[in-house]
Amino acid sequence: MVQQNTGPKAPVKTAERTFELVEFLKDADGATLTEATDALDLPKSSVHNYLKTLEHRGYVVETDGVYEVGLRFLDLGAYARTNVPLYPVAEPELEALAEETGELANLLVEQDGRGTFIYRKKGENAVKIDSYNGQQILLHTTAVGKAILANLPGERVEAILERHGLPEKTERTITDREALFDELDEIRTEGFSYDREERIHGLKCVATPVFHDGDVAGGISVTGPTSRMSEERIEGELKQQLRNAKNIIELNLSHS
Amino acid sequence: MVQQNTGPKAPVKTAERTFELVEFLKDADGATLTEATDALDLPKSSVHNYLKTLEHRGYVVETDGVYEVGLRFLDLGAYARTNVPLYPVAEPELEALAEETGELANLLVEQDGRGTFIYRKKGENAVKIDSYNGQQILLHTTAVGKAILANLPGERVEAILERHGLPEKTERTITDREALFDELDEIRTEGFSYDREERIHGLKCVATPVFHDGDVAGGISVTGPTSRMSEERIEGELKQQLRNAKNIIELNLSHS
DNA sequence: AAAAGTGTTCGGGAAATACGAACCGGCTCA
DNA sequence: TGAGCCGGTTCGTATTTCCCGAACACTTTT
Repeated sequence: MVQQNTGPKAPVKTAERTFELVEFLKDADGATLTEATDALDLPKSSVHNYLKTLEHRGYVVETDGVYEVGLRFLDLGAYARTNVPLYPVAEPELEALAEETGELANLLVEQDGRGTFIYRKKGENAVKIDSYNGQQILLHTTAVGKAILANLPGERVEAILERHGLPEKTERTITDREALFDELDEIRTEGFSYDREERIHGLKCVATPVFHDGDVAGGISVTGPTSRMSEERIEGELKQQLRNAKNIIELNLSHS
Repeated sequence: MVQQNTGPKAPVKTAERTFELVEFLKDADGATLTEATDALDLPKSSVHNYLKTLEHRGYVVETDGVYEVGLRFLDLGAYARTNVPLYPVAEPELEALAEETGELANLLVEQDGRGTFIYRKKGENAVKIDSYNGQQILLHTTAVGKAILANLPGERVEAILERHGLPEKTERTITDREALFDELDEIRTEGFSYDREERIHGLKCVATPVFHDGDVAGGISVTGPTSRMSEERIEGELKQQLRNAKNIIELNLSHS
């Protein structure tokens, strides 16, 4: 069951290539024209035209022959985030959560089957992983992602699996459909989900979903190094702190 | 002297149309297929293909026939921001500045002649304008923008004016080339710049540039309602607070 | 039940892109 | 100093890809 990825009937190829190029620039952390030419399967001159077009609009910047993702995307991205009603309500609570726990606190929402961390706040002792706001992940690889999946209608979950599959990030990632559904059942009854080094080695998370009008609006979680994330601490303070934050967010969400 | 806008020799039109569509969705705050069709000058079926292609990749989301800018842009945008060395250094100082002043504190960088607010923090009494992170503006319309312009090499300023012109935002916006250059001279000697309702009615700003290795890396500013932004307050506390923040940022920047 | 408004599908013609070759400019190294 | 190299830019042509209108399917309105 690899990703089926049917896609649109008549995709606009040039648009796809455009985004492939930008995504490549991101993954490569900047690249020269020739590097980009090697990566995409296009002649130099074509890639050149793309890059110049994007640069002209501010979606790409060039410094000394190296092309980078431009800040114009931040305009669109931050705008997209303001459209998520959960964001303004949850932000202060996430800050508090990061402060209380000293760890990394996360807010994830689902869109199109992908998970996006729309806000992450590092506490004092937070792990120093590459955890920028806006990062996208696959739902089945994280605690928050599973918290959301567990509370989505069955057919949505099916569609998401169909679309994205269950790729493996570490050897602990859930890659089996049945295993996933079993765990989602548990999560639904317990109200909390866990990530035990399923996405990144050495990292554990606890998460809980956030509801609005009976639907999952997103999820919040706390991430820390395995060494500090003992069963006692999770069961004790962390779950309680998450519950608090969740309650406040849900309350404020229903009043907005 | 309206914008010349020469642009690339061989622009990729499909890529341009793609971004025009996304930018339209942003400006319109979401739109239906037919609305988008009316706005762009394309047949329904073409717009449909674009939208479906973008949706498939997470750059656009559709709910009940309304298309919106997708969160996937946040991934790219926030990533682009992490590439700006000024950002992590300045963020805590901006927070402090917002706290101290109670107003809106801003961090702007220039890229490709455009200004991007890569971080904005609202203080307790901050004006409630639409001031999201990532917002893009034209440099000549803001205090921070002028602070940056004043310290850019002459030919860069020329190129920027050539490219973007001096469009008017309020009746106080500087639209005259000579007037702008005169003001930039003053700013350069004084070390501070001002915006007296030149971009938005009722709003005043004070700003100062931030240097790194002798070049402008960006600028910081404080924005408030005209009523609270008296000459005394600006000359007194605000300039001092800005000077402090600027010094700390420049110090940390040189050590990184 | 008909009509109006949406979104979706289809196929042919035209235009935009892919493509390779040739050109240009800066660097390195002999 | 000059030849060669490496990267970026320009150009013209072949053809892929997109534009486009019309026809279809679906929902909602009256």
